[in-house]
Amino acid sequence: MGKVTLLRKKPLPPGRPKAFDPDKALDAALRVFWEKGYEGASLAALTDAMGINKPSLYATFGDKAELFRKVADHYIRTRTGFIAEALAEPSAREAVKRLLIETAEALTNPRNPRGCLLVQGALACGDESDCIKKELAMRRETGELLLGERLLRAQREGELPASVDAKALASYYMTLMRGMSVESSAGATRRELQNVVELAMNAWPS
Amino acid sequence: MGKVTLLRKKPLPPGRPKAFDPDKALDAALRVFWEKGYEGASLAALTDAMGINKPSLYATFGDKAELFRKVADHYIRTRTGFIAEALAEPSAREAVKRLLIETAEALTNPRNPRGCLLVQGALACGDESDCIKKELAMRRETGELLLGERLLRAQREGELPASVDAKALASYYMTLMRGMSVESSAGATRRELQNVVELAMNAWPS
DNA sequence: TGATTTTTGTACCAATCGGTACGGAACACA
DNA sequence: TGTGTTCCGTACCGATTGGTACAAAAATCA
Repeated sequence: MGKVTLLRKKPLPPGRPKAFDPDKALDAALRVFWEKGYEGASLAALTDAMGINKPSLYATFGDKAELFRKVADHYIRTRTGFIAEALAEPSAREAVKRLLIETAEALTNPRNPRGCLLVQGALACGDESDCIKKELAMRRETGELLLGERLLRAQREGELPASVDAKALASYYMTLMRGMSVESSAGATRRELQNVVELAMNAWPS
Repeated sequence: MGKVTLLRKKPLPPGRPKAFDPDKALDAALRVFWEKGYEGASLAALTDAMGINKPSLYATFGDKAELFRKVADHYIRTRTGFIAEALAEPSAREAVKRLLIETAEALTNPRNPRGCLLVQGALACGDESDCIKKELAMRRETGELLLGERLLRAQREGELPASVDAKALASYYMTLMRGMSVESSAGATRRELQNVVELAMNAWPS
């Protein structure tokens, strides 16, 4: 009879165990980058919020740029789920309206920093942060592609006239969402953003 | 007969004359802040672009924050004149359309950095730059007030129905302009911004 | 218990940050 | 030719930046 190796969920590697939860630390780092942007977030502020010291940070997450990338992944994974949910609405018009409304809610969620990490994380920065800036632009574009696909589908299904430019319509709503992010970062209230959403929906092709 | 003192345009103060043109230097500083934002612009990059050294900078413009304020004034004075011009159109609808179109042009002017200084100058930053962030938000708001006044006038003149919320409409278009600024900063073409403008005008109250 | 492996805290690194002291250079005026 | 005044260039300041070396600590395994 061979020895039976129990499958343990966590094989518990040898060596001293971590004294912190990497996921909690990542979320703490997210808040700092969210509030201060990539350049404005110093390692001191990060380690302070994460409750760890620099060697632990580097061993677990890599350097500042790698940490930011992991934070951006974490942000998309945990804070932007409402986008795909909204786009799953049966009607494209309702999908877009719900997308905008929930964006207004997310941008003014009192439990989170103001604005959108993907917009204000690195909009203008020094040369050495240029790669982060480009990365955020690419990540923002995937959202626009998602919306564009949804509108093309609406066109195939006949909800949207074939005469409208679906890509341009997606670009329009995404541009508005980024403007809402700027407003929110400057302190706009949920009510103000909701008013903007209502007016923006008037541009929906009839 | 008393001695006649000639009124000279420039009294030529005593002491060694400046070896640079403060206005040219201010414009060079503007480009740096415009591209890199307030925090991303180091004094080294600024003095390098301005062609002067730090003591001259401090003697002429004050510290970094004061320099940025003077740069913001310079920006508004020399780069945002089209706003008041557009709003002077006799028809409010034409005024807004022209405002958006010329914004798209200004944001993609190849002779200037991308985006809007008032948006990307300090959208998210470290604590010590928070006052700059608030200042930019206030400066942006004056533009919104200008547009709001123009729309209220249109309401008084009967061009805009009394039922619409003029402030909210101004907020909507300003939000869109800020979104356009973000897009432009990420490399959007003039054509793409023009498409957005066209769709945005569909939201004009009928 | 001892050997191995990994994490932790401290203390440090060179580079850069924003900002300034100071001596000499360049002008107007006498 | 002074003399007063302003500006320029260098060289420097303390603080902070992102990033690391190193040894003690804490766990597993034998």
